[in-house]
Amino acid sequence: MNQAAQQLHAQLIKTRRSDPHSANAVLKGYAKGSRPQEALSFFFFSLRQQVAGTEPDSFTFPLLLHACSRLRAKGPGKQLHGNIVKQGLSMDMFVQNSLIHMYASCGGIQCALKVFERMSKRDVVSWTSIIGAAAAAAEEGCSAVALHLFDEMLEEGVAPNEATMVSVLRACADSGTLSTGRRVHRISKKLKLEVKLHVATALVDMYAKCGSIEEARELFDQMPERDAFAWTVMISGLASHGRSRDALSLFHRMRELGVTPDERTMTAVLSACRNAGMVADGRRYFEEMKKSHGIQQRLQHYGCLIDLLGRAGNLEEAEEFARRMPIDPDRVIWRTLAWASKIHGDTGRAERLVREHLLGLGFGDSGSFVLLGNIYSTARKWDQKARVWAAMGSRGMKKPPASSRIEINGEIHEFEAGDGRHREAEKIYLKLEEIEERLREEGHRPRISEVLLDVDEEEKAFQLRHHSEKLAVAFGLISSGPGEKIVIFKNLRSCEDCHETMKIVSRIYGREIIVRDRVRFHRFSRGTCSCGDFW
DNA sequence: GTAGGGTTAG
Repeated sequence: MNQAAQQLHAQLIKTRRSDPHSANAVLKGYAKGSRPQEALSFFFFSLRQQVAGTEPDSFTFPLLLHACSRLRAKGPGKQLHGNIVKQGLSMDMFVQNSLIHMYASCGGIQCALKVFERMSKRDVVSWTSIIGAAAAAAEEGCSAVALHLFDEMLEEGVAPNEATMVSVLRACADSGTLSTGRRVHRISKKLKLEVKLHVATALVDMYAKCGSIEEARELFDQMPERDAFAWTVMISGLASHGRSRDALSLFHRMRELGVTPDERTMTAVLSACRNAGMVADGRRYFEEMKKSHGIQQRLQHYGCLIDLLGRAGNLEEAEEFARRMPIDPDRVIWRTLAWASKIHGDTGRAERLVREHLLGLGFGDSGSFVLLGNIYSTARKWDQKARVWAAMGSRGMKKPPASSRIEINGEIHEFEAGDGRHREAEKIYLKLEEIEERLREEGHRPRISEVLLDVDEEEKAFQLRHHSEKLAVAFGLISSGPGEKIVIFKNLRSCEDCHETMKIVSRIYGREIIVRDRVRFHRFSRGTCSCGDFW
């Protein structure tokens, strides 16, 4: 693609003449090839100054915008938007659809929405582009916007296609909206899209991320064709649910069938080892990936292995490994290492790692300050903790509040610690009292060391009782039938007391409870958790 | 001759 474009480009420069067709052919080669930046420089430089006889038309701009999307180049993208308006091409649907995608790729979901809202006519690509834009946006609540847009699309009678399904399913997966996910599954079946590779893969991912790993597996087993992507999705799904043995045996099955794993497959495999504390296996897969599969270890693989070593308590080895690795460790690696040090009670190491690598030069995100504060709390160094929080405050930073969500009959209910805003708050707190009573009977003592405040023991116990996932599980118990599965989504990670509480609740109420935290799933059943208390 | 989609260590 590049070579043909380069040849044609050279020819245009030589003759100093072109026509829209040739110029667009060059652009297409560059924009879709391996060097999209060439497309932009061709437009902004060559076309204007070296080659006469061509003005960009409505075929030119989508190609250029495509290049901007791939480069995440918002500046040139905006400039092109200006040119489009100037040339009166802003009513062309191809151009508008490309603009939506350009803004989406460059992180401007609001700009993308503005373009979309101004369109007088929208086809399936317009809808898919804006749904995809919302689904991919990092801002809070964007998944819900994507799902809402999907409903509007159906109301307008536009038939979704494969790409639409994939984007909607991503929004379901990210937000954990299982009911909509199931609905999209039904629509896919009706439109015979369920068996298409991309859609089937997205469905598997959706079920896994919505807590229903069995349904994910069932669908995966029924797929008529599977590529490395599909295998990787299933392997990482199993890994995130703590089913490491299943994940690894699936990886071996994949190899037996002759499917070549890629670097992402290996990330999933290492993450399976990490989640189960399988140090020896993790080391072996890490070594083998280069030798047996020719896959170069990258940052995420090093990160996985270091996390695995650290969490298993091999702190010195993990830190040494981080210092000696051939790629510069990033903040994530130092943070996981500091967290592992805190878990294993090595306060000195934890504190040093945060100060050396996360808070140096006056930089630092709120997460690093919160981590340092937690390290001091665990070590009961209240003065130091207060200083950290003050430093945070003076920089205008705040700890993001912990929240838990639960879906009941298609409606999402969200709770924060001590929340009294829910319409059934009274019943929820009554249920919570009942749970506490039964926990006491079971001999459970609140793990007050988890409350990281310098307050008396009674106040700590009070704080613990009202953590958001406890409110969510109480609500789940009163608003679902006996024996029904309870699925809770947390924005952060659980504390140990909540983890213990879930175990006991699963046993005494005879419920399966699934908690998705920031990074993985915990499945509580009959008093135990699938993570084996390793998290 | 132009536009949209599936995984990713915390």
